[in-house]
Amino acid sequence: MARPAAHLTIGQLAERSGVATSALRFYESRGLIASERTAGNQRRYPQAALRRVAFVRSAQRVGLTLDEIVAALATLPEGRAPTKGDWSRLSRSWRPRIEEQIERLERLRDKLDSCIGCGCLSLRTCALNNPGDEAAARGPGAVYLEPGSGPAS
Amino acid sequence: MARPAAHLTIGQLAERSGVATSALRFYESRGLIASERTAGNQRRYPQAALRRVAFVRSAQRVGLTLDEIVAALATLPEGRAPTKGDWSRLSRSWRPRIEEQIERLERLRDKLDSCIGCGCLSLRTCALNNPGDEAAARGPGAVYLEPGSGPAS
DNA sequence: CTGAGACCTCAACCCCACTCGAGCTTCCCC
DNA sequence: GGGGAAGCTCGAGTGGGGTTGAGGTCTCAG
Repeated sequence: MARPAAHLTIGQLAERSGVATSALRFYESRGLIASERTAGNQRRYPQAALRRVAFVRSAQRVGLTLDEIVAALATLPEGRAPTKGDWSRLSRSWRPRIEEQIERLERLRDKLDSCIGCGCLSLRTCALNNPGDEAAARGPGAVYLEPGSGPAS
Repeated sequence: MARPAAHLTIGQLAERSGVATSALRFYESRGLIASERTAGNQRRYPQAALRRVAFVRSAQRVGLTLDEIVAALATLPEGRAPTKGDWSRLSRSWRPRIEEQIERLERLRDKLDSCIGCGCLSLRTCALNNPGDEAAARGPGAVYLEPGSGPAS
């Protein structure tokens, strides 16, 4: 608690969070994270930024857009540093969303058998094409689940 | 069988497939669907196009990019009209992919409890941030999972 | 035969989440 | 105090998947 929030440079934050500096600047421009500046105009981040960045990445994995994440972060208490409980509350709210995604995929998987197998594929009444939930599915658009490119091995 | 492939206008195809005419032209430019032209240069689609469009949309829901879908379609027999079996074969190949996505989401869901709850969120060793499966998660990039928010009923 | 509505092309634009590069400044270790 | 790495801003570019609009043509019911 006495620890006076050691400040990280953007490079350090990038290394520790695994997020490129360009992305961090981008996040800052979008209001996802904040920094202070040195006399020479360089960014300095508090340790807490690390957690914030981690939250952002996790939220993206759930499929939230940056705008949605900004909105979620806006519900954090202003004055004090967020507690584990705060973070936990936010991320718990993702659960239904994740489960919904899972259910959707399960339905899709099951329909692949029943629909494509049965030949109804071309009918607009087919649940596969015409997901039913589509109308309700307003939303952010792309869900980036592992943007890809991890050949890594 | 005698039915001589009634030709659909692009508007009819759009209406019956639920895909905008602009998207259909776009698909055609990408080689996903094909059309014949009238003397006046308007597109006319065979009934089979309906099934093809349906396939494309379904494939997108699974997370394939248009390029991947083109590649998949290229494995269809050239001379004859694809049979149910052909479509079925293609779509069956999506199953592992769908199941992988489901597993990923399940892991994410479970980690939300264990990781965010435990406060390790900010550590790069945390499985939530540092997905671990990232390498395995090669893929198309964006996975369009019903953009979200489906109260539906 | 006429005219409204559907269709044509092509280029430009949209969104999302970043990345890259140029040109310049600051930091900090030796 | 010198120099090289790291940081700065700003604008442009990327890729995926389309949409929009201008300007013109075709189709087909009446």
